[in-house]
Amino acid sequence: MIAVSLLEEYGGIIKNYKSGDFIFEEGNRPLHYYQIISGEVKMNNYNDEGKEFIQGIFYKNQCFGEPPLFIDQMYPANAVAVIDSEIIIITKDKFLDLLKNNSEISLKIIKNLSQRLYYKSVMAAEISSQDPEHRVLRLIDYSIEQLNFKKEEAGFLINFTRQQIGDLTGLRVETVIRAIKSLEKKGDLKIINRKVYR
Amino acid sequence: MIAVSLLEEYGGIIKNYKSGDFIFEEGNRPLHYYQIISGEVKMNNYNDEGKEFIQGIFYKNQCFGEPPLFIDQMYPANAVAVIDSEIIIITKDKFLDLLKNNSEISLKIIKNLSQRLYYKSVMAAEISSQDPEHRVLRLIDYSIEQLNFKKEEAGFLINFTRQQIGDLTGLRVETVIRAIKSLEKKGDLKIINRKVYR
DNA sequence: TCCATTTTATGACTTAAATCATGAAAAACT
DNA sequence: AGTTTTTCATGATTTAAGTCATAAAATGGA
Repeated sequence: MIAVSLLEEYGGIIKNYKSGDFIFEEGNRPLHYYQIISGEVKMNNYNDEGKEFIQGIFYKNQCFGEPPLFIDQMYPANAVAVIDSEIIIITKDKFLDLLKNNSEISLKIIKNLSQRLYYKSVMAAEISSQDPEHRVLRLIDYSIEQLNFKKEEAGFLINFTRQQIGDLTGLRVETVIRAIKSLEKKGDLKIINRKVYR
Repeated sequence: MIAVSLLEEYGGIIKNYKSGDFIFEEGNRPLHYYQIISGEVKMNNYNDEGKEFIQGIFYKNQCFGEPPLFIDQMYPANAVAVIDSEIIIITKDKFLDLLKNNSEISLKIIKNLSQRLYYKSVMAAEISSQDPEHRVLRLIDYSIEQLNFKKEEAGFLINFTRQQIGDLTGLRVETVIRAIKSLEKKGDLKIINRKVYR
């Protein structure tokens, strides 16, 4: 998103997180801008019964957690490192200064937020009113479009576990497993030693 | 959002829509910026079985449908007038010019998108993994916070039909009716001749 | 290399919400 | 005012996804 050199000019510091570390937690007050240098971060919630819902998964060069920063609300979800990750962090004040002094960044932020809102809109409609197979397939197609899934001979390798797909679509693992099997039978995707291709 | 006078400087024209009229449809290419002068607009999808999902409801002074405009994607949902409405419209090009020449507007847009993303995040987690009563109550509380629901002696009047609540939460009308009844029994809200107060 | 954990898998069963049916009350047209 | 449509309401039934149990394969640490 924003050039690391520019972030460093505004006091950016790089922090290391181990797999599973929380970067911030639901209910915290937003005080920083976060951008991934390397690694992978998920934003998630846990409901009353402890079931996880993954809001999104973020990769290299992506930022996360800005919306609450702009509207002065508490974080609606946790941010957790999925693998060991390096994250560059600047304070809210410096970030707003940076925006003010670099008007072309605003458009970048707008586009980024728009992209995420688009994803949420598509998935909201899916989650609320489509059958499991439809939901899984939509998530897969959207992820191919937006994430850096590798194209191999068999198709795009879907780099999610069944559990992650469940947590992203609000389905249980078993249901995801059954949906994927059924989608394979219909020829909508391939399973080659447990990995899913589309 | 944006001053009407400023929109008019950039060629804004006011269009009238009757209740039920489509302003744009899912799959259309985004070519304009829309802002409500008066009336009420919903954005919705229909799934394969014809069930409606309401992405959001927008009121006076609010804009809608910008995300796809910024990222050059087709509209992911329809926009429909819920009651007779006046909408001011400017072309995409003029809108981008306006943004370029009025940098303070960018921050407004960012805040607006952030607010909507925040709503989507909260509701996504709710819809995917909470029981109906929880979902209904969350929608109601969020709507009180964000929309202009009137405070009366009995509490805030929830200005939604049961059907609308269902379409916003992905539940069926009957389920919403039962959830609301149950919530009333628990004392979480009041029903006074069919109207819901919180 | 070995052991613990995670991931994928499948069958049996349970359950909560959807569906279906029906009707009264209220709202919106004509 | 009268008629149509929408909204709210409730009971009975169905069903799809969740839950539970169990296990093999793969992965990841120690």
